[in-house]
Amino acid sequence: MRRGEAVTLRQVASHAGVSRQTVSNVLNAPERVEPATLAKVQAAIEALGYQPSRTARSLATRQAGLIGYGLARQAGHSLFMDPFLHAMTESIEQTGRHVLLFTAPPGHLGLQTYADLIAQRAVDAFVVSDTVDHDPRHAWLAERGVPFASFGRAWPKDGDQPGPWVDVDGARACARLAAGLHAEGHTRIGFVGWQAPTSAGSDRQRGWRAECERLGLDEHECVAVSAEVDSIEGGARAAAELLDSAVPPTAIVGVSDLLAVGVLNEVRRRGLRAGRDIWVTGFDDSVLAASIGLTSVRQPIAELAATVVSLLDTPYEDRGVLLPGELVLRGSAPLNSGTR
Amino acid sequence: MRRGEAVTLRQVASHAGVSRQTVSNVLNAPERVEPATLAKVQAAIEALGYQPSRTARSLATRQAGLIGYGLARQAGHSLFMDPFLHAMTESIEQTGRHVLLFTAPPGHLGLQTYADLIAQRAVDAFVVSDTVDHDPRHAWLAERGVPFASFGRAWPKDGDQPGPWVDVDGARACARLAAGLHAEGHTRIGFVGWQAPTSAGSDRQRGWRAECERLGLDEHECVAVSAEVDSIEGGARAAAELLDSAVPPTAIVGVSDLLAVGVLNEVRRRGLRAGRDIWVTGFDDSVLAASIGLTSVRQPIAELAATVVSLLDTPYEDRGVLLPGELVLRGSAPLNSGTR
DNA sequence: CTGAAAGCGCTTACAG
DNA sequence: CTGAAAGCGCTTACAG
Repeated sequence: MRRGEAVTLRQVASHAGVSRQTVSNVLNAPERVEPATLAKVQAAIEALGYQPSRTARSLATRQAGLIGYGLARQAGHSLFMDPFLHAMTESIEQTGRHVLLFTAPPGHLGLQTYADLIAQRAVDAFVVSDTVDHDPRHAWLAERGVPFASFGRAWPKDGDQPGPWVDVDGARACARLAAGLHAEGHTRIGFVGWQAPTSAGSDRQRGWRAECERLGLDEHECVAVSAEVDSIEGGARAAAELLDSAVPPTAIVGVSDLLAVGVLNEVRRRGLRAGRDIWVTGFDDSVLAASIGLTSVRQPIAELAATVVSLLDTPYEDRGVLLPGELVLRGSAPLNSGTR
Repeated sequence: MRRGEAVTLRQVASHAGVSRQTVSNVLNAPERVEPATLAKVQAAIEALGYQPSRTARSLATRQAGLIGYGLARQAGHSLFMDPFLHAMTESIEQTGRHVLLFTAPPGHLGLQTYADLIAQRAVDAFVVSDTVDHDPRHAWLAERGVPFASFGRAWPKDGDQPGPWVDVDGARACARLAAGLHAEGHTRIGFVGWQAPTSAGSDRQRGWRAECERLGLDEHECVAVSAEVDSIEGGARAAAELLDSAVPPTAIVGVSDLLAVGVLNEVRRRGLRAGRDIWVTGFDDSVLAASIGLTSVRQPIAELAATVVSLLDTPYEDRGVLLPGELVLRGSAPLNSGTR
């Protein structure tokens, strides 16, 4: 099996003393070949270590056996996206296909690359993620009849989400956080968000905002600040801004664990105690949250990945799956475990 | 360009009024086609939005146009591996190819998957990373004549590193850290490592150890502890073990930023000041290090990625490139900037 | 410089 | 149930 010595179907056929079609049949329709022939051919396949050529098969079946996935430019999500990518790759492998990776040029969502990949018939479908508000990719793909499934919604302006998607209900999770904090007596609940217009970020912020309104909290006492940089330091500066205001919050909901760790640092730097003086929550339940005692929201990564992949093979229709996030309570915000 | 309506070379040929070979020539050997014909065909290509089918081309050229990359199971590296994957994907794209992702089953390095991918001729080569001590993949691939390049060395028992590789000189970086700490008066320099036998981890530890010996430091005062878990919490526990010993270190070199952040936490928890009472260093210069003031070692990610990709196209020989890590000094260990 | 031929390694109806 | 034929969409020598 040295390079260039690949075994072909033809060799298997002559080794087994049958025609090439018969070999192809034992591979693709074994039920229609006689047991004796089947065994004979399988023995030959085994003996030669034969595996069909992916490209030859692809050319004949018009299936690339590859799912395109675009890596987002931003480094911010990586704490979460990395495990997701791993889980998604596994799910796709289970369907006998593989992931083809590509990147988007800076500042773009990479529509041109999607177009090229389709024109070259290099992939059968796409998994799109790292969606932004009014993300144009979904409509673009849907219009062209290109199969895809999205992790994350595009929140298109006209209200219709094109194509199948799966998402975590970030709005609901943040609303639960706000409600839980309120139940513990907090009425001044701040929010530290991302500056970038990610759909996950605005979804989460929307949920926090809606719940504060529902609870009748003063909107001047429940303000949101965006971190200019998606880093611990950025979170710290945003927290400082919040804490320096005339009516500083007693609880801060962070849009991500990274930012929340920054909030935690700033809280400590001021001699305040997290979970006592100021309650802090994050999002993603990353390794950061677990190891620093940060209350966070766990996204069901494996289920998310499995769902997005299964959606790929779903008859093409607009279909969405909204999965709940799970509150993981820790010392930074020791909510009542009965929090709805 | 709806699905199924892909433009073929044949259509371009008839549109331009030439034969199919001529179209193929303008694509692959434009210099041997007359300017007028060239322009005519290019106009047709443009008009139809034609791009050659990847699979058809692959079948004819025996080049998949895909580089295989196996995602490591461990979540620990993700802070660093994610940016690397991004950079590598970009470098590969610049050569007109793409990355095919796969995963290794738990507890395995995925040799079977490498074998399958080769047998199916699904990839042209592999980039292997997340190497472990005595990693068997390099020799396995080299024996079969499969092109590959490795980010990280395998440290085979017989001393010969099979195949081309690029690596960061973690040993040297940690030796410089130890030397720099010693120059500042530290004689008790501890080390917090990974439990997993990653080649990067042992390389770094080896460098720290060698330098301590070279400096004539007491080996009972320079001890290494492995964190059972690759998390902040794991780093904190390892630090506690070190600090509770009879001769606690005054400086701790962490094998990664994540672990070092744990060390930092434990130091603070004990009322000690990092960079004053206890000096702490990390590795990777991740977003964590930058935002928490941790002295760390920056790996030249883009160069690493570009090099590993260029090695793929190098004539097959045993060739290694060792890149230096860059010390990034911050408050947790304010070394003299002249540190060699 | 351009075109007819063969071939890459499979699969898919379609006859026997 | 098995085999001959055509075809997937390109590229690569090779004649004209």
